Amino acid sequence: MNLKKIAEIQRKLSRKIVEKPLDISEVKRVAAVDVSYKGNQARGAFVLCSFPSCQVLKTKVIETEVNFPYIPTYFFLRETRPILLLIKGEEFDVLLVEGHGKAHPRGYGLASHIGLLINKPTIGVAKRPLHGTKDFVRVGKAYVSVGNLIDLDSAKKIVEIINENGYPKPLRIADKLSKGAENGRN
DNA sequence: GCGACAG
DNA sequence: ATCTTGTCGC
Repeated sequence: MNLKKIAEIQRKLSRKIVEKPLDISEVKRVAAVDVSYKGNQARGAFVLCSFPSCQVLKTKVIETEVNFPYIPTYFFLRETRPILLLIKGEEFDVLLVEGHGKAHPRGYGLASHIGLLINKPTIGVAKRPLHGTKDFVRVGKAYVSVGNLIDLDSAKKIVEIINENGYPKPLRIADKLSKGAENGRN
């Protein structure tokens, strides 16, 4: 599988993304996922929070192997599987994904892909922007973009509400857990 | 002299 | 992301 074909697939799938306002008042549970690595060993963390109160309702950690390397703008090839395994059977109204959504050279980042696969609202949240991208909004230190079934304004509002010290609280906790912490406070 | 763009 | 040294930038 060469990257040229993958790029074309991304452009094609990006047209299937549904960008529309999300009624915030209907959002009760927000989930977040993050994955860290030790070579090809991936450790993923899932965090479920109430909304808008943002209290942790559940956390989960899984481990699995990844087969694809990290390549900028093709990140979804590496992290899609760990995330799907992580959210399998879980319930939530919106999912925050560590990585970009529409803020991507071909308008199709990891958050877009996950959102399309699970057909649920997703928001891309990253620490740094991809070169030349503009479809994001800054909330604290985070670069927020549309994943699927949401628009940028709705995504911005949600992230602002669960923001904590410049980054979404659920994602911060997921990040710690994926890196081996016994709980979200370490 | 080494310095790429999500993670 | 992870590792790791120096601390800063073309």
